[in-house]
Amino acid sequence: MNCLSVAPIQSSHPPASRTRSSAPRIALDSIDLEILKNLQQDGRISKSQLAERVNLSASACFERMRRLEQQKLILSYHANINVRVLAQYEVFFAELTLKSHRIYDFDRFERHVAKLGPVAECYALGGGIDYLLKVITTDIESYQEIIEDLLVADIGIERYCTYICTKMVKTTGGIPLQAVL
Amino acid sequence: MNCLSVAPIQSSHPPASRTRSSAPRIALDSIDLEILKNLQQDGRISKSQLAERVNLSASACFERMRRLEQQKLILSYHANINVRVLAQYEVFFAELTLKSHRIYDFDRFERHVAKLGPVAECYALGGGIDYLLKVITTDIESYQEIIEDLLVADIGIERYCTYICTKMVKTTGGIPLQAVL
DNA sequence: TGGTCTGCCGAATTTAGTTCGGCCAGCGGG
DNA sequence: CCCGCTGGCCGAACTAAATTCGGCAGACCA
Repeated sequence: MNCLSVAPIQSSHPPASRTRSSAPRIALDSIDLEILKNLQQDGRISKSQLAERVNLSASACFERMRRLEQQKLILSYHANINVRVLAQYEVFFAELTLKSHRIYDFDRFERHVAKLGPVAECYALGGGIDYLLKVITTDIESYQEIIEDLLVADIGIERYCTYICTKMVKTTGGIPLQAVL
Repeated sequence: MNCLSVAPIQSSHPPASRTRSSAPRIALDSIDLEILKNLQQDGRISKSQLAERVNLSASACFERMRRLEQQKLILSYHANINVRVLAQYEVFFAELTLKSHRIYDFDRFERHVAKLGPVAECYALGGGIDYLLKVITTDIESYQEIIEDLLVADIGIERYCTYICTKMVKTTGGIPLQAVL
């Protein structure tokens, strides 16, 4: 039973293109791409070092970097913190299905979960389930509380299914540039 | 059918504690925590600005930051790139089950998928399925190729199930500190 | 009390960030 | 063909940040 579920995307889902159409493709030269790749790898590299790596003067590199930030090609910078050393936490995945599929039902649900701190990620899916949530809490009890809060919040959840993460085999921050360019 | 699946973690799974025990908890004072939170939010803030925010002199802040990096509490820094503007891509989630659950089977599978560039994330799960993969490719065809490569690679996959992401409702980089401290 | 240790401050120095003027190549119009 | 415009680059000059260093103050212990 290999259910490659590409087809049955509920038509009432906010289409993916809505999110995407707001961002028309931009053409960059190879130096800009190199800058982006370097900053994705090392977000705190100095501008002068970066200039060396892409074979540019510091000032030229400075201008390009500022342009990339202004054009919102670089959205933000983040430190990757070793949280495991600081605190106990558990990662859960919850698959959810809604009772009905009007655009209002999706919006209500999405606005609700987006506000929840422990909900680290939320994806609308095609193929049998409506949403996948990644929830991070200190322990199972806190997770259960969040689920119960969701169920009593009257945001149209029909059913859910939880998987607990027992090992993070691979994690990368964001989209691997080399895989999509 | 609300299947909160906490219990049946296969005993042959690498126990989560194995990954965690190598990282004994470290106690930090409130200033260190403030530094970490600020750097998680803005990974490229200048050390002098950071010093202001946490009410420290630049040199004291400098020493703390260097210590946090040396202690591997700060693992890395990354720029968040607006990839949607650069390239077309699709996000897929694949749930996989292995044919048999010896430690060797898990290791072989994990080593294989960890090497694949389009596999952005991989989690071992408890509760009916063995692994959840997040795969990012340019289109459905590329995804299908990756799946087929996995199936012919003879790494013990019994079955899989794909969900395509139609909307990224919420994404955060990493673990939300305020949710687990 | 005296010694040691830790973490902080602030001055001094080194390095990086930023601005600016000028150069050069490419382009389009007279 | 020549002219002027433009965009992007370089490098010098300046400003700001990073880093080093000496010394001070409080905590701790003998």
